[in-house]
Amino acid sequence: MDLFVLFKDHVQSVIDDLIKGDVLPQSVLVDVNFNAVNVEPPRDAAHGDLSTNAAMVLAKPAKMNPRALAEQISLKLAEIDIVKSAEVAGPGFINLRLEDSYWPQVIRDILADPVGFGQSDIGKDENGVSQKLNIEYVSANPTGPMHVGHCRGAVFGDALARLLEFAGFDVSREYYINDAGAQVDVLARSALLRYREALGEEIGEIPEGLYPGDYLVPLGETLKEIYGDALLSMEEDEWLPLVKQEAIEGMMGLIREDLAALNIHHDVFFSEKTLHEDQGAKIKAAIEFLREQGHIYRGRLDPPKGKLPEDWEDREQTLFRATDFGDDVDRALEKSDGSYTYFAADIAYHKDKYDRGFSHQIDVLGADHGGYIKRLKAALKAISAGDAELDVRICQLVKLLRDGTEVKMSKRAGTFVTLRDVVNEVGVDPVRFMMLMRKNDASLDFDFAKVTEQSKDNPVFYVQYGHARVHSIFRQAQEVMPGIDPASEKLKTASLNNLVDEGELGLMRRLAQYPRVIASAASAHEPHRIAFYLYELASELHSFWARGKVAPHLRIIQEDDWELTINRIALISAIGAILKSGLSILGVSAPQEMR
RNA sequence: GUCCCCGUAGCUCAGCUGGAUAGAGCACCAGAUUCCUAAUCUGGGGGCCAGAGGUUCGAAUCCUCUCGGGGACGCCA
Repeated sequence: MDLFVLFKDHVQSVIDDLIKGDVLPQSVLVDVNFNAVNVEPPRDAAHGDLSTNAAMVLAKPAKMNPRALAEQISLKLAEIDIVKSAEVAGPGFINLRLEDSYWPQVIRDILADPVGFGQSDIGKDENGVSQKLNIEYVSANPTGPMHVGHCRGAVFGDALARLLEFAGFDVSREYYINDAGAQVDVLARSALLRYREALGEEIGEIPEGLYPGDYLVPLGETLKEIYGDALLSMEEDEWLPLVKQEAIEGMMGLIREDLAALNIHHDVFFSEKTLHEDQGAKIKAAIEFLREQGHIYRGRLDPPKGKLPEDWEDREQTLFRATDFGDDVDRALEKSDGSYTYFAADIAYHKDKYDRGFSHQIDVLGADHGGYIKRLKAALKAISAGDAELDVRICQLVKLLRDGTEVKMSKRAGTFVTLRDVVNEVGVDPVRFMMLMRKNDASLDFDFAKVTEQSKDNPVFYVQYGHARVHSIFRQAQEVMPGIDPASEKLKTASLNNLVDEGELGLMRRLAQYPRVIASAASAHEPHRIAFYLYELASELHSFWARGKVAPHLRIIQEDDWELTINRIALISAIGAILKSGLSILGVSAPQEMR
C-alpha cells in the first residue's frame, strides 16, 4: 500500500465534498488538471509527514485565496483517523502529521509480503492485467567479445527490465543481432584467416580492415573441425555464408557468456538477417504498409551540412516521410545498390515487435546513436498509427580511470578493455551498482580503485553492509536471547509498541516511501533512483545502529526487554527485506555476512 | 550550419516530472567504540544552481537566446 497514493485519494474525495458543498465551484472539475495535485513527503521533515499542494493548484481556477482554501481542505483532512494534525503553511501547503501509532503498519505490511511490498500496478491496465512491454538492450555487433562500453547499456537495460517487471509490466527482454551488414562479412573474412592458420598456414600480420583479435583463433579451429580443408577450394561467395554463419554463432556465444557473467539474460535474440530473407520480404512488407498510408515517396535529399561525403551523389530515391512525425529530415530506405538501409530494416523490426503485441517499447542505445532517436520514434508512430509508444534511452560514455588517470582505449593498439576483464577484476555487484549510481544520460567515471575499495566510500558495500548488518543482528540476538527467531511467523504478530525514537520513526517513514520510489522510477524509466533510495535507507540504518553505541537503550537487542527486542527485530527485518528487494531490482546480491 | 545530451559546493554527483531555507559522498577540520561487525557514526565550514531574459502564486526544474563541454548529422551498423 502506497501511503502517498492513499492520501491523494483522500485529498480527491475532500475536493469532491467541497464541490458538493458548493465551497468550490463545479467549474474546477473541467478547469483543473488534477494530475498537478500531489501528495509527497516534504523536503524538510520538520514540516510533517505528508504535504499536499492541492489548495494552490485549485485556488486560481476556483477564484479563491489559496490559504483560505487550504484551511477548508485541512479541516476535512484532519478528520481522518490516522491524521494527528493538519496545518496550513507557506503560500498554501497543507502539512499533515500522522499518529505515531500509524507508522508500525508499514512494518506489518512489509513482513506480510516482503517480496511483494512496493510492487506497483502502473504496468497494469484497468482490468489489472499486466501490459506487454518490450525492452531492447545491448544489441552489440556480433563481431567480438563485449567491451566496457557495452557494459553500461547492458546493466541499465537489465535493471530497467527488472524494475518494470516489479512495477507490473509483462516484460520481454530482447537483443537485436546485427548479423546482416558488411561488418559480419568482415568478421567472416577474418575468421577464414584464422581457419587457414588452424590448418597450419603462416598468416603473418592481420591485414588492415580485418579483425585482429585472438578471440577468433578458437573459431578457426572450429571451422577446421567442421569443414576440414574443404573451404580452401571454394570461391568466396561459396564459403562466405558458411563461415559467416559459424562466426556469428561463435561470437554470439561469447557475448552470451559475457552477459551471463553480468547476470543478464535475454528472452529473445532477434536476427536482423531474417528481415532480409526472401529478397527482404519483411522489410518490403513494412515499406508497403507505410506506402499505403501515404508515408513513402520518391524524392531527393539535400546533402548533409558540415561535412560533405566524398562520394555524394544527388539522386532520386525512396524516402520515408519522417518529417510528418517529428523528425528533421525524411529518411532514405534504399542504398544506391538497391539494398535496404539499416533504418529500413529497423522499421521492419519495430513493426515486427508491434505486431507481436508490444505497444510499449523501449530501446536502450549508446551515446553515438543520439541522432537516431527521432527517426525511430517517427517510424513507430507511423507504423502503429500513433498507437504504440517508444522510449529511447541513451547511455552516455563511461570513462575508465585507473589511479586517477584515464584509460584510453584503442582497438588498433590492442588496449581495449573487455567487459570480462572488468567483471573479473572488480566483481559483478560493484560493476552493476556503479553503473546504476548515475543517471543514464550523464557520462560516468569508473575508477577501478574506488570501485574495488571495500569501505563506506564505496556505495555498493555501504548498502550491502546494511543488509549484512541486519542479519548480523539476527545472529547476535539468537545467541544472547535464545528463543528469539527472526525467521519466525511470530514476528509478524509483534506488538510493535514503543518504537517511538526519532530514529525508529524516521526509518519507518523511509520504508513507507519505497512504493512511491518504485512507481516514480518505473514511470520515469530511471532505475538509478532505486540506488539512491537504498543508499539513504542504509545510511539511516547505520546511523540508528551507531546511536546504540552511545545510548545503550537504543540498541536493537535489549536482553531485559523481550517485547522491545522483538519489535526492533521486526523493524530491522523489514529494512532488510526492502534492501534486498531494491538490490534485487538492481541485480545486486544482498549478502547476509561480510567479513 | 542543424539536432540531441550535459553545465548544481574544491572534486564526483542527487534533486522525487513546477514547491517551502538547494542536498549527499569525497576532500578538509573537530569528535565518538569496555557490550548488536569502526566495511560504522556525530558535528563544522563551504553555493551568483554557467549567464541573460521570459512564463506564474512559486523556477535548479518549463520556454527563448548566449557561453562552455560531449555526441550525431544521405547509402556505416
